[in-house]
Amino acid sequence: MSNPSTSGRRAARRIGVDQGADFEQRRRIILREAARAFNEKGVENTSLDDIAARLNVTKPALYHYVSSKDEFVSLCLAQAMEDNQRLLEEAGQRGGTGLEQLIYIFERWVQGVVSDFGRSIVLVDLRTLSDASRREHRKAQRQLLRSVESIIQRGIEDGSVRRCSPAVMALSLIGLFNSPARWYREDGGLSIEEIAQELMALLTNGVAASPE
Amino acid sequence: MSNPSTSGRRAARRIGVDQGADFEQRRRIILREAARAFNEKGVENTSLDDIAARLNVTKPALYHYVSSKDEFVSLCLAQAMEDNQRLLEEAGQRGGTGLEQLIYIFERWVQGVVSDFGRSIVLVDLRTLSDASRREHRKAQRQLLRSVESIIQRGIEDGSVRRCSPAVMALSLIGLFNSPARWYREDGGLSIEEIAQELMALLTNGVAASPE
DNA sequence: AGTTGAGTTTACTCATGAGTAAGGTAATAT
DNA sequence: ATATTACCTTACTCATGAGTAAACTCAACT
Repeated sequence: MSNPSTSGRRAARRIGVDQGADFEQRRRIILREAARAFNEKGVENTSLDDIAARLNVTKPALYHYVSSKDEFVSLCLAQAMEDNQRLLEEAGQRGGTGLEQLIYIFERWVQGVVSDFGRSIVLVDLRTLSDASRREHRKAQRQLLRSVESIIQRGIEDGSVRRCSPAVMALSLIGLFNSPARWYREDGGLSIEEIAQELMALLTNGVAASPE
Repeated sequence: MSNPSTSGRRAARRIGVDQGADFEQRRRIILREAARAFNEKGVENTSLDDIAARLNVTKPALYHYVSSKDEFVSLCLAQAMEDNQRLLEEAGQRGGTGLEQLIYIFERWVQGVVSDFGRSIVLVDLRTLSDASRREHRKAQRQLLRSVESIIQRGIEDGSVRRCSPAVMALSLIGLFNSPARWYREDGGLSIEEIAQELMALLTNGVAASPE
């Protein structure tokens, strides 16, 4: 009967207080919830009031952690871009043929792209960003694209990848491996592993049956 | 000096009046311009005032042709979905192996997806639609998906397509062939034909160099 | 010349949502 | 116990954009 959350006195509503999280951890909790909201309803259809409600606080509380809606969005994107850049670096350090590196990258890409932050790269409309944030994000995106292109180029040179336009192929592969972000559901009938496997097969061999 | 558009009297500003277009044609002009605006800036960042300004009229004029912003969006999407459905029907009637039908469809898909209405299917966020419109569009989308799945299934059965999950592969191929809508630019260095060719090669054979 | 009506304009209403001001609350340090 | 401070709330401001009301224009028919 003296449970603080059910007593007459209003319960304290502090973000992450039950987890004993410090400022940075609480900020992280907030960003992750924002990313989820953006992914579900789109940035423009998600008000800061919505995000606050999901965290069981009110809007002004959020401004202790993030200075604007634009920052919410760009922090989510930045988080995911960092993960992808790290992945690209790892692949570069491992060595192997171009094709092996592509396989290494895109196997993991599928995992990332269905995570909260990863999804936001695909689902968040960049046109909702401020000019400054958009420029910054596009720059990071272009870097990533160049890395994939150069891996394809290396693959062509070492004979593991067939002749193609690295520019078109890089864009296409990213489009292909981003697509699960749009349709994968945890409660659906398909596992991520299964999806990844199908995509990897498409990447290497296409859909045509191999000639006998 | 007596040019009506430069005289002191305000020039008549009627949509498509110079083309002598009738009501349906004018409606079409308006929808196409709306689609372009949506594709450039996103639905939520495009006000009806923006669309009106592009057509050199004022917002209320638009309401003679379309009853709400939601209708603007769903008419654009419906137009593109009809085109795609027609394409799928054509493919079905042509016969041939499953793989041949996939090739027929996706070669043309690339063309469609970089057109004004085609792009909108990819670039317009469905979450901005009203519940009713979204339901309707999702239904059409699901039908399309089922058609692609069944063609893949047929391809597996006739031996032209290798074993795979038709459900995953259909979603993936649509994601792959939709991707040019996001990055193709008329003024860029890449022609649509070149892009289509690369994508078709990826579709059939993947990126791995064929074994000697 | 006058009437009609489709098509358009100006001038609004109204809802929503980002961001702020100022005051309240509770954990920690003193 | 009291003071401090970080955190949070209530109660706003203000801009934007969808949609409407009512008046205006002009081509076509009479």
